[in-house]
Amino acid sequence: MSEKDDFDLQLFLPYLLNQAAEASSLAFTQIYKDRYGMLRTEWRVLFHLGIYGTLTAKEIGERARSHKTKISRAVAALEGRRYLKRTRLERDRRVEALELTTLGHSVYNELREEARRYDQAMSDQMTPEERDVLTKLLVRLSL
Amino acid sequence: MSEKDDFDLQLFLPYLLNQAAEASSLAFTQIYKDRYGMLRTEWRVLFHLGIYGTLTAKEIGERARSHKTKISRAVAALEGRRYLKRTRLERDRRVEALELTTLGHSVYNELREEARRYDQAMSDQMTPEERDVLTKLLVRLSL
DNA sequence: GAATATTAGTTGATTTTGTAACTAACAACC
DNA sequence: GGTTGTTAGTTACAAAATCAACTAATATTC
Repeated sequence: MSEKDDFDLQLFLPYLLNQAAEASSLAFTQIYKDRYGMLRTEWRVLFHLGIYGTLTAKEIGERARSHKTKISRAVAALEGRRYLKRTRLERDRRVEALELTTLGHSVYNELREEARRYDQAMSDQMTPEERDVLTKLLVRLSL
Repeated sequence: MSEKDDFDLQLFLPYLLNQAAEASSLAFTQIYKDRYGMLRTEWRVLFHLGIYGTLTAKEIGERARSHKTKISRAVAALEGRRYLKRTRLERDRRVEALELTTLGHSVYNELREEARRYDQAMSDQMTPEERDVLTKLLVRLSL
């Protein structure tokens, strides 16, 4: 390489964001994976239902920006573990209402506390102002 | 759900980072995928070699924090397209030096300019100060 | 210097994801 | 009220990522 190349890959935002996302998810992944044998989309579905109560697969997919096949499989897996139950809607029998079982709710509660601790530990690495800027920009970039 | 749940998934950093990373990579992915038929690890390897000149598969894996099988397959694919060439090292014949061909370099140059434009467009969505804070924090979180 | 351990890189089997085609239910149109 | 179009969700197949086992070369140890 005779020509000097001043492009800094480490600072290229899509790359940097991916690296940060991957690194920052690592330890949390271990928790839901090792402790509950869940996949990424599965804990996301679990959290959506834990937080919002009852949702349809489509609604979860829209909120989480995930494809319906991913959601479908995650729902099937969570149902198999008895973490959620489905109820077909009378007014439109294509749709099913999803909600957590008691078991699913207790798993969610545990994971949510882990998530709270985890997020707190990350926030402790920065000032409150920095955390605000970070959140604001990430939300903006997510749109 | 009788109990109110105040956990905000959208603000949970690992989740938010993933959403931002995914959204911000989307359009760039289209470029290297549709225009050059490359995969994520492939453009990363291409960029590493374009920037640093000559590297071994192991070195790329360390810098990009990717597993050696991913790198191995990406290198094979890039070699197949004549974007890079390998040279076994005399001093240690397990290792091979990787470097871009002329063709690989011209593809890299094009993609690098796309990346520059892309990053600029993202930076235009924030103030220079915000961009600095964002970069600093993402680098910190990547460790 | 022969036996054992490490290391760089590849290959194959399994798991997970992505894409596209499908079914079933509903809606709109004529 | 039958044809056409749309929507929610599933299934089947292809592409890709992960993990374990492997080969070949070098290092280490006795």
